[in-house]
Amino acid sequence: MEISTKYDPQEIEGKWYKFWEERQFFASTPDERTPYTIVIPPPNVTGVLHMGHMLNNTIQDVLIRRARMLGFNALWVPGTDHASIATEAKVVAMLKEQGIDKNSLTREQFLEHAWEWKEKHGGIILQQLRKLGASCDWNRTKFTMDDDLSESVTDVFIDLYEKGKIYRGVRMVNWDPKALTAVSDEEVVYQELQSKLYYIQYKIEGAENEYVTIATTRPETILGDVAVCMHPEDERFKHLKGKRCLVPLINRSIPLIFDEYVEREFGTGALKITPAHDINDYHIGITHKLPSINIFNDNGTLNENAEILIGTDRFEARKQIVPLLEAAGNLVKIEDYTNKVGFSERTHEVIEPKLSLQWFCKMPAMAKPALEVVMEDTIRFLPEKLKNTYSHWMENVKDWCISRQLWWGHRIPAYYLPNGEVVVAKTKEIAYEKAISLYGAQFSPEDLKQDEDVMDTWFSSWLWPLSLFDGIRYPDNEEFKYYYPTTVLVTGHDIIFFWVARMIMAGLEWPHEIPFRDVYFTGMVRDKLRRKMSKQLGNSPDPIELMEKYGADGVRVGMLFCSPAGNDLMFDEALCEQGRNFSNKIWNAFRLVKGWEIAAGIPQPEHTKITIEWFTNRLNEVTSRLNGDFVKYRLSEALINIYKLIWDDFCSIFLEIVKPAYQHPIDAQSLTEIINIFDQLLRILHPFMPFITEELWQNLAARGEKESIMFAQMPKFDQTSDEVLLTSFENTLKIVEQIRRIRAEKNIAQKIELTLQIVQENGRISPSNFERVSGAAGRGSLYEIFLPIIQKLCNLSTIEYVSEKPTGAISFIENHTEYCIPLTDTINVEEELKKLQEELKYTEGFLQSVLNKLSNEKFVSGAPEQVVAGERKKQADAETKIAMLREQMAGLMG
RNA sequence: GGGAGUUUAGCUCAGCUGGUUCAGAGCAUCUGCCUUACAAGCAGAGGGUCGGCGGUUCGAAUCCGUCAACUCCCACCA
Repeated sequence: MEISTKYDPQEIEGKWYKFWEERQFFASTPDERTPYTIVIPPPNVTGVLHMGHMLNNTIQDVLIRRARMLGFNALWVPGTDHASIATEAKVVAMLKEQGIDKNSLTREQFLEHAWEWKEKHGGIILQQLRKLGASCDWNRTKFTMDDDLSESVTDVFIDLYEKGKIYRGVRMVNWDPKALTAVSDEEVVYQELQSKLYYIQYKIEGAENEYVTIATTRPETILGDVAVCMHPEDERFKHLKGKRCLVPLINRSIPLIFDEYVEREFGTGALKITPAHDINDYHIGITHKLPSINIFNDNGTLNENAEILIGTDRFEARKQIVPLLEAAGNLVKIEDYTNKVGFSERTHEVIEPKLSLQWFCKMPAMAKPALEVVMEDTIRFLPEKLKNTYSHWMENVKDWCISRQLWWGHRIPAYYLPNGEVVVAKTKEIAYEKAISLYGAQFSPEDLKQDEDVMDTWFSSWLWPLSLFDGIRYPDNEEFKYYYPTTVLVTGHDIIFFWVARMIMAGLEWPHEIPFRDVYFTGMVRDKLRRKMSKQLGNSPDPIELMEKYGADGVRVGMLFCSPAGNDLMFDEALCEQGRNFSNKIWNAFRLVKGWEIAAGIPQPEHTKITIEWFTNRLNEVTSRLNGDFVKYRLSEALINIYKLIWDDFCSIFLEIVKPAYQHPIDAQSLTEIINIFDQLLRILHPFMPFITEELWQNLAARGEKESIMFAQMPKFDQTSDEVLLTSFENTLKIVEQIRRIRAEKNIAQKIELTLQIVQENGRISPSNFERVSGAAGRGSLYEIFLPIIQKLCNLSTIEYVSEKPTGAISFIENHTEYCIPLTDTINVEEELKKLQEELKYTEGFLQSVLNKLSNEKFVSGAPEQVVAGERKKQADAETKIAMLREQMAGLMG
């Protein structure tokens, strides 16, 4: 043989991917078959592949490849997301490196740079997906800012505006002072921080030495205070009703107010009110008709309203104001305190609550039907527990802030008129016409100013399954009607609100149809120590390097070995190694089979025939179980089952039995059948390990130029398995194990041939477990067929029947039959007796527990007949075994 | 503060409608093997009161209650 004993994936993987892609094997067009559609969760256009993508896309590829082989018209649509904030931040950083300040550019100039960047770096991730083996229809690659998709976004905005579901208003929003934009509630992540609680006293106006003390974590915001608030029933403060106090350092007079919102137990029981910089204060401010003083600029520095420390950054101001307060005699004390602070998901900047004019999308009405389809399982969530999370969010959903103060994204199609009115329209021309019809021809087109803001990235992502097939602009188009609703969405559970919930709403809002039937949520990829994979920790392996080291097949297997649906997975590189080893195992099985020479005229041995029959049944059994695993998306289980079938059943048992003796030929029929089985195994494995299976499948038989395992039919599993054959075979293997155990215990080398003796007395031969219900081989003869298998697997010279157990032999009982191995060395009688004694003790104990059960009247009358019968059989078996053990012991003592 | 989930072998996890797949798998560990496809391998072995306690039942890893530990999501008491 010239084929290497090691499988080298590098060249082979590249070769086959090229083969598939060049021949357009991933492409799909509507036809008469049932579609199976997946749309990729579009990665950020400037992103690079990380472990999360690996997991996610491996799963999608497994599903889509399997569907293709099951005869569906399988389509997996790839694409990328423009990722407004992330990309804009990257472009700004890139420009900064070149010495260009974003503020020195016009919007158009900036966008030119951004597009240039996108063209250069965008799509790297799509190339990386190819390395993984992703069978996406690349002809259909979409980008959320493609013209057609952008138009869909605009259309949807206008539609919602006209339906009154989008409005513009001043609200308290989450402001990112670094990105200089508002972000949605979902884009804020809270983190616990060790901070300080500052106790500060405010002088009561018109009183000598009388103060009210408040506690705050943000002393710099006192400059924006408009009131101090206490609980109306708090005895400590009742005397202060109607009075006013002075804001420290700037001595602004503010009222003392009373509201039940205040927790009396917390801090001092007095709360400072800063409506411009705290959401709760904002609401109290509205209730009590208080003014709002905004002391921050957009970038987080203090403005003139603060009166002091103008131009200082908010965190610097916090440091500086403490000594000032102390000097002024307002600082009472400082305590350590743990609180949660909101950070921007993208820039990791501390979020500043800020009042601002933004566009919002009304959510509660849209959420209602979207909740129903999930709760009623019209859309199936896996794992199901996420339905709870989903319903909780949907029932408490708030309006969605959709405007972003950025340039990279879909610009809001709103135009402002000089008279302060706004028109929403697709183009400036249409907007102008609308303006004229509404307000008369009092302006020129130039007077219309388009809104400077763009939309939240998710406002385009939520249309992804619709806009990909152009279902927004042309809902009657053939493709949309064929592929939508998609079959399954595979995504991380972290974007259930950002994306999944909103896609469901969008589907129900426009085509009035769910966007997908199943949602498979993956967990987060963590390291062995359960830590999230992150750049900072440096605990995330580079997927490309992994694939170079273990092969894409190996890494795919490694990912899936540890991915229980919906649970986080602890990634361990050792699993990729296991995957690689598996590749090698299959490779070597192939080398073995490929090396056999056929000799004409030799008949197929009986034991080979029965072994092939057995394996065919095993294959059938496993294939049928696989189907169940896939229905439940238990990919990890499915893979492990295939792994065991190939490694244990096929390699360790099947091939070992059927392989001809060294340098001996094989009969033609057996080889054909073995190759056929190999072929079937490659098929069920292909979705998981596409490359090696294609390589071997192509080499297993002559294939045409256009043939690929990608389109080979999955083995069918409709026929029922021959249970008797399966158990008979299992019983045979138990005898094999016993002999091997004796060999290991006695340290007998594998090359030394042994003799097996079967004690034939009282009709104990050909036990009932070897019976067959049907088939040519009848009672007894089947048992005979199995003997050569035992002989081969155990390296036995002969198998013979004896009427009674000879002395000087090790024996064991299997299925009511006693087997002996005569040994040349004298056996240690004491040791054997001890072992038998232990087994006897165990069996007697077991028998006792069975008898206890059977003597329980309630059990016998209460339990189903089958269970009772089972117990009776256990009793009989145990009794027989005890009798035999006693005989053995008597023989030994002899 | 509200909610959800998890707890089974050293590790990661299966275990579906209570009972012959009931105590499992893979990895790791230990022992012996360079046996003729594969040492990235082969053969064999050890290892668990199924988190604690209580209940239902003839029978509980499985159902119920309770306690404990851990994880996640939502809310944000300054």
